Amino acid sequence: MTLLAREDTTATPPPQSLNHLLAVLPRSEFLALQPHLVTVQLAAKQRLAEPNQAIGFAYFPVDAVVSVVAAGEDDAMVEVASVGCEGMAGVPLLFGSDRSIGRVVVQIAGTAERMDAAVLQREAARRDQFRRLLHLYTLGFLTQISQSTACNRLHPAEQRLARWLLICRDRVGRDDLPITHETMAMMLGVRRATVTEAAGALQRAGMIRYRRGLVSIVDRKRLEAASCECYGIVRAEFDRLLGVRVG
Amino acid sequence: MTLLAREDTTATPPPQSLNHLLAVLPRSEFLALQPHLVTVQLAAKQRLAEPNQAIGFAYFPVDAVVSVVAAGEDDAMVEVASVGCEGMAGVPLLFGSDRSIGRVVVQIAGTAERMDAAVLQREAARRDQFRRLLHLYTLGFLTQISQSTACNRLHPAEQRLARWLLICRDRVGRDDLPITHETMAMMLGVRRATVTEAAGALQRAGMIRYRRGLVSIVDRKRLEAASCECYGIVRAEFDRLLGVRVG
DNA sequence: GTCGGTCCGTACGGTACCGTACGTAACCAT
DNA sequence: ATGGTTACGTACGGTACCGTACGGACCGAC
Repeated sequence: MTLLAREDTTATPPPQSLNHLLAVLPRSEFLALQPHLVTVQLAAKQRLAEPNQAIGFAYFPVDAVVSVVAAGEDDAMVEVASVGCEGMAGVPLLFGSDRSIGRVVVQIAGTAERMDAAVLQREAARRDQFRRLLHLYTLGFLTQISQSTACNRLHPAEQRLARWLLICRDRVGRDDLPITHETMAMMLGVRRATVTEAAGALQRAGMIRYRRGLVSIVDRKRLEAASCECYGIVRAEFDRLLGVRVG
Repeated sequence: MTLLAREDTTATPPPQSLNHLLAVLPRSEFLALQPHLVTVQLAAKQRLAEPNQAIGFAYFPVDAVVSVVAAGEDDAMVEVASVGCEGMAGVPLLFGSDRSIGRVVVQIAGTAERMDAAVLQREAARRDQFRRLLHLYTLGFLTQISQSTACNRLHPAEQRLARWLLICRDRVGRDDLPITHETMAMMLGVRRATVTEAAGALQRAGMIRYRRGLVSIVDRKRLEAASCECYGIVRAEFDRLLGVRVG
């Protein structure tokens, strides 16, 4: 059972877009939105939005992964949520704001569908299924952030690293993640050296392998067991809300 | 400047409700909603919702404070967000879900306006200003959770305690908070003993005073300086969104 | 090939916590 | 008054990190 009723049985996922939110839209609404979508290539470390600054576009990642991060006073950053093919970057647009809450950074380069911010607001207001879908995604987004709040307080770095890798893997749909220890450290809010130690432990245990900027998941099941329960909780909630099984 | 346009200049805050969301509603919409509001007394430690369980009611606190907490596997709980007179408990109702994300617990006993979950959904759907207001609140709620995610990772217990006390004070509008170290420890996700030490330091510095279940803020300005910047960031965002100056 | 830059391994002292535990003081019901 | 209960103070060893730092390995540019 999922909250997403598919009254429109002609909702064949259009092959040209693999973002799940767009894919499960009724075909009629997708076709109406299509002219406003631009396929763009996102480069790693590219910034899509800054805190308190205007949001120019909403992004529906296809095989890219972007992170919403909260920036501390200095260069400290912590990931608040990550967005991949299951969602959209630009949630505040849905609620009458045109300003980003956090910084939005591309973690894994790839493609995304881009929509102008004002157009998104207009289309979300006028198209019921589109709005309903984005609202369901908002719930998942909330769940994700809430869980991260607790996770950051309660769970050790190694478990959180395992969780982060699994989430990332689900988003890109591949076992190879082009990502450095440095980047993971920022996302987890720990030292780079702490990531090296945690990743080393996971590698010695045979769950992952890595070399210079590339992490590969080799034993997904055991990595899942090594992660905290936060991973499963958020995944189950997304599944309940959108009926999307990623990965 | 605030995002909340008050086109209806007859929006006199009705004296019978001091919840800010209800207070800034246009008078016509407030009067329409009033029959569906029940003033209830909330007792400390009372649970208003459980994770993944149906939400029976939305609550608009007046002088009560409730917390949304994420419950870990055992009895570990961490506060994700707190809700007082500036907001509403039951945000998921706005997005097509009838299930709570976290556990919702009353921290400071007091009164609240209660509205049936299904009625809230119906009224939010049909009344533009009400829905718009709740959406703006959702943005503040998101900001709050995001900041907590970073805060939990980056800031030491003493700063977080100062922040928590300030938030709580703003919500209840009094300097005396009936709260125990034990409770604060759960909210902050630390040991009770850690709170005792942090609170002791704040007391020795003359910012707060406390005795057996009652914390009093005696020097708000300096307590603010002792807290992390998260306090100011969230407060400023609420101010921008809703133009509400609490406390 | 080699050079500069990026990335990872490791180390060392420091610290902010943790789990646990026990004592004392305040309050509550009887 | 008295006993039970709840709340706060404090202590002690342990640990998971921190900041910093340095060296080596890899890699692309030239």
